[in-house]
Amino acid sequence: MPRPTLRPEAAGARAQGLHTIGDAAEATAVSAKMIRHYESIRLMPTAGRTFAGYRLYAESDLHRLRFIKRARTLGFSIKEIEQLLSLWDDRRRASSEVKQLALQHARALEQKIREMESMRATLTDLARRCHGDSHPDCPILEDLAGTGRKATN
Amino acid sequence: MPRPTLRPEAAGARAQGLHTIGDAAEATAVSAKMIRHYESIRLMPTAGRTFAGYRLYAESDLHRLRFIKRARTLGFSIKEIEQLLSLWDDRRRASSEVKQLALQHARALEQKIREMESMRATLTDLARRCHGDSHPDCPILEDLAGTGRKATN
DNA sequence: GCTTGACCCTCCCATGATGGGAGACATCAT
DNA sequence: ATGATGTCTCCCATCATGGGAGGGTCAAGC
Repeated sequence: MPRPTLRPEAAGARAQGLHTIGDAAEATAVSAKMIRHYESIRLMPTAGRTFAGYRLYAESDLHRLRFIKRARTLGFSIKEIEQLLSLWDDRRRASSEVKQLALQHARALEQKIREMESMRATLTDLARRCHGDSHPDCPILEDLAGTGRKATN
Repeated sequence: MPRPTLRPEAAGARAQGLHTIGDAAEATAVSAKMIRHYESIRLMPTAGRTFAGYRLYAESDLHRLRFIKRARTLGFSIKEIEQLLSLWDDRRRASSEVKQLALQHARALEQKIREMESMRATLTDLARRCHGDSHPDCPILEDLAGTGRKATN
């Protein structure tokens, strides 16, 4: 259910322990821009408003924002966070689904790490073999152009 | 200088050793879509055309596309590739600039790898401590919600 | 010749997460 | 009352890539 419009001014709202979007942003390290965005994609519930149309946030909203922030920091996508939040909202659910999501994401990270590690190894190998002086010969360009010995990756 | 329109039909063009965009895509593993895109952002020169407007590619164009492809595979951004290509086009230039670019990119990769490795470690640690059965308790959700012991990351 | 299927063309839209900025209104402190 | 913030909505940009619509072109088979 959409929440009712609350007290007319921000001052009154704050007296009720509610926060404006700026306060919420500071308290959760999620930018006001992103808070609005999360509401627009329904990751956050429709925020209550003052008479003037300012969004208002309660502590539970801040919790949710911190949850999202932490999950983003761990690299979860918005879609994955939607799932995590729904599991969080319904604590009766088994933890196996959460574990599944976490391990799946960890495996995805591992995969990306391996790819990037391979790139890094190739690059440092090529750079090591590149004089880096005024010589025009450069194994790096030769590799990119397909005309030189391949890097050891 | 923009290249002149060449022979009227694709058949004639092929007889001159030229390739249509589909051929070029297959030969370089760069999609036709991306080849057009690279032309639009001037990473590739304006392609010659048949009378009917079909783009035509010579071997040197395929070389350039393969160079781009390889550099993308190594994770270079388009802007970095622009620089690499200009260094490649002007072989008289010192190789130190190329080496600089490569090492700089390798460092950026290292940084990202470290970040992702940290995420992965946190996740596997949390998952290890999560029963993953029908219990509702879940260290993963507790971490995200900020209500549990922190993961060892 | 005519049809058919495989090309190719341009133009627009979408992704995912985030930021920037304009123009207008609200609130707050002086 | 006035000026400095704060907030509102709406639009645009990023980066690399793909999808698709609507329409023209080419080659092969009949």
